Amino acid sequence: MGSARSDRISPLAVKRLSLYLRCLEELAQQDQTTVSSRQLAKALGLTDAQVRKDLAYFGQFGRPGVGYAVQDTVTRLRVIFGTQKDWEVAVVGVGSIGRALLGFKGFGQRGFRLAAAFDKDPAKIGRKIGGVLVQSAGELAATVRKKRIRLTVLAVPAQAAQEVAEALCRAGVKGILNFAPVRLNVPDDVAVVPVDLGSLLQQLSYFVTAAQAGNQTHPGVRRDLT
Amino acid sequence: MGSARSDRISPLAVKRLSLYLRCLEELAQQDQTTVSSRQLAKALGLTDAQVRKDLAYFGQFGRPGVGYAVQDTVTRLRVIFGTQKDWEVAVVGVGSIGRALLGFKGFGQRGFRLAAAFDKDPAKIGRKIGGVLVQSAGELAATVRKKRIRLTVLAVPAQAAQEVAEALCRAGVKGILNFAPVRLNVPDDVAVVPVDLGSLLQQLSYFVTAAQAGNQTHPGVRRDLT
DNA sequence: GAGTGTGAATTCTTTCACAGCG
DNA sequence: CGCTGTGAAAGAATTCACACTC
Repeated sequence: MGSARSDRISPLAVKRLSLYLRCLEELAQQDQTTVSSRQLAKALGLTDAQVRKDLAYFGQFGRPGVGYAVQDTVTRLRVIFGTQKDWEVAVVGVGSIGRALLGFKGFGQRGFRLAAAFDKDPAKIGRKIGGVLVQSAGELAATVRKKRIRLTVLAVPAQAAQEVAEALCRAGVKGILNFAPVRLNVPDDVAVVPVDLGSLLQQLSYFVTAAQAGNQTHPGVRRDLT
Repeated sequence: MGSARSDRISPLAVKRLSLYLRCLEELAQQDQTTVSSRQLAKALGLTDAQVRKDLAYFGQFGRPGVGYAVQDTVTRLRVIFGTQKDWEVAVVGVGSIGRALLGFKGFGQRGFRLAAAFDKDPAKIGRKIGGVLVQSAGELAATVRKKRIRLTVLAVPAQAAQEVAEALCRAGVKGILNFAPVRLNVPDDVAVVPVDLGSLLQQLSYFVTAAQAGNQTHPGVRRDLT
């Protein structure tokens, strides 16, 4: 109960916080022990005030006149993100994207361990991809429960996504990284982060189109949706 | 000169606009001819006022009492995004992610054509993946120019990203979908949309952690960063 | 009645600017 | 001094609410 008072949470801030963590981890690796809000801000394309506000939200982080202790802050941020210890992650749907993620090393470095994979195509079941055994969709609920998997990557075709998401929720999953281009309807206690690659490319093409065509008509296009 | 006056542009609105387009394309396929802001809003988890404002920004789209003509609006949105005709896209870096994107059919449906792929690993050069020939990094500039490629997917390791991005910009690329977990420094007329998968998973784990641990301390966690 | 477009009101975020600590 | 933490100010984005159209 004794923890910091909680005024308001800034949704976008979470995104930035994860950038701070990434940056601080790099600095730690270079044995830098201390960093100022200014430095962080410059590295990430933000303002120093923004960085301070974000960090201060979770309590006192820095020391005036000195800055932020790199290693310390990394530790505290990891606690905030819950990544002091690894999360087990399941990949559901082993198409081109699912397969790529199973072979992707970036997750391991950030505290995520690919612990299971599922597909309903018999040709894929039983194979090992990136060291992970592909199981049948039918085994999903049991495996998720047994391994206490809370986070999943959903990479099934759009038509199947809602149905599979519901199965995941029933099995106790609490977070879904959704690559299917549909909005998922899930219970309130389940978080969904959408990653619609088509939509992202489209945003790019918008900025490119707006920049060239409407050079004058859209003077204020911003190009960073970090 | 004769086009609509341009008050202000809403950066986040672009993201939503691309959702409207996706949704409208689906409706068109189901032969629905007309749709109200309310319906769109419900399907995408937004408010109706939001939908109207966004669409109205580009001029009169809807008819009072009726709604928006689905097919018409799709056409107009495509013009706004510049996707009436296909864009040629290059994939740079054919690791696990690059390979996946080459095999990903979602792009084609949204007006993007994978037209080239590059890597510096000799073992990959000369192969065809997803119907696309992998070329050497050295051929990048020439090919990008010859095929007039404006959009690229950057999927090289983090350390190489900045350098490759600069080469892309020099070759005339105007938009980069960046999968490398680093902030790219590019000229003002080049758009970058970052896709940091590790960071996205981390955001998920934040929400899951906050929801369970801080049930009371963080009452207002939002779970949709659509 | 149903539904858009839009100024005005509200709410959310970011930036400013400065008191105070190391 | 340099740099944090933080109220207060400024700036954006969202929602309200209503005139007006079909």
